[in-house]
Amino acid sequence: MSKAKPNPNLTPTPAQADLPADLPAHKGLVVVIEDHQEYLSALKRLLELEGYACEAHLSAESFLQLHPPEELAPLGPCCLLCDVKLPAMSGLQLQERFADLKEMPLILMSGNSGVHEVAEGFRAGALDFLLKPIDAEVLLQRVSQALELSAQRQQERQFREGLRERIEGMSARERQIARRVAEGMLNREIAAEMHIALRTVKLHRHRALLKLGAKNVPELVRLIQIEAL
Amino acid sequence: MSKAKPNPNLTPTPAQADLPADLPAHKGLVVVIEDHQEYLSALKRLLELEGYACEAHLSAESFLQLHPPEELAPLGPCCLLCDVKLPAMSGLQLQERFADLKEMPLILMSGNSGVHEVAEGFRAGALDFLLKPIDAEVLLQRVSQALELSAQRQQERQFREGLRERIEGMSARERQIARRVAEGMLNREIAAEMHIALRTVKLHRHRALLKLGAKNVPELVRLIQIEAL
DNA sequence: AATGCAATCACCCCAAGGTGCATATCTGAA
DNA sequence: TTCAGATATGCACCTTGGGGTGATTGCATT
Repeated sequence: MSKAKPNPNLTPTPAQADLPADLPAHKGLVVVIEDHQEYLSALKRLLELEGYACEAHLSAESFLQLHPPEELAPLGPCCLLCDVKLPAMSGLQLQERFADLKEMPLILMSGNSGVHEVAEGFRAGALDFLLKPIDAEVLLQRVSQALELSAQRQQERQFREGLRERIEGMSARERQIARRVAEGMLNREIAAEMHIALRTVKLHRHRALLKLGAKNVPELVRLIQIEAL
Repeated sequence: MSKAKPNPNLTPTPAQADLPADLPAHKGLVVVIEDHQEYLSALKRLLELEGYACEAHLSAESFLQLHPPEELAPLGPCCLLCDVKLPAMSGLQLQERFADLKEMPLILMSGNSGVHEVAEGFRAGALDFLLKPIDAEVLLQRVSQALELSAQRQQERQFREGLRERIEGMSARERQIARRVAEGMLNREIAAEMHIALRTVKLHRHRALLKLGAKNVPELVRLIQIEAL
């Protein structure tokens, strides 16, 4: 499913010697959407000079086409750098599409936005709203920050996904008992509440620990805690 | 230290019959800072009509004078509603003073701000930036949201303070052993690592549970977890 | 029908946790 | 000095957790 070559024509990828060449990006991927061809190119050059992978688009549609629904393979930290004023679909609209996709922070740009647009951008959850002319230092600082956020959220999600998998690998009984154990109930109490023999509780408890990969009860407590959000 | 009458002259307080009159505010306190007397009064009326307590100031200095350093007694949810353009000290500068005071969210207002100011306001951590003319519905919605945030953060902090107190009420040994227990170590292992008899570990462990108010190990794990941020 | 898995339970054993009782040292506060 | 609290330890007893062996039942897939 996932592309072996993530950026076939847009990103030459510096191809540093000490890292495998097919890694998506060394310092992260920046998706830039900007309808001015020249400015777009300039941004791309700047970002690539800094060691970022950069995917350039002239429109939001072009971007959505490459990353269709929300099946963005989480291949390393990435962020959106996007002009607010775009043909057909604005940056704000784009943000709505990815509202749930917190792993791809949005940085908005604009040269002639009104105060309302700026406020709207922030309310919509943009990490920042850069006003043209944009200072290169500031831009890079924000991008770096956005990628850091992205990496952090991806890591978080991946952990949760792994945890979720482990939990779904448990049987219903095991889940019930694991929850009660994490709540501090004694085996005896659990057995009474569930009308089950003590030995059975112990068995499920044991398997729950195994399947969750928890070496002891405190670890199980932490996992269940995290799972419960 | 804390004032028995929180709003002596500024807030008449609706004095509803079903609640003690000396409560700070039923729905929360909104501190408004606005240099236009008329607008300030209008805001105050609006907010009080909605059941909020309202403290009105014509300048940031006036506000800081009433709430000197950061000794804001956390008497219920409160937020700042503040014009960006103020004599002497702007809303943004004010925000810097209270950057650590997350329990008092800031809503900025302005009628003639530029895009840069709006962006700066958001970057500074303002919850929102309302542009005049301000719609009453929108304002009340934001205030409600801000107070909810404030209440949540205060509750969180109070819990942490209580927890901190309990932890500081423990002896050094008790803390060390509680931490190790929460990490999943066995009494025997703890005893070995600390060059202590097993019996001693059990004692400290017991007292730790007592002083933390934890009924069982999972509860202790959660408390230690929270304490560790 | 056969196989596999989840769930259930009994009996037994050992390890670990929880407590009461008794004792002892050390340090800082009254 | 005396007293309180922290720290430390030993002994004994009971509870609880962990795990092995073996067996049964029900459901679903093969």
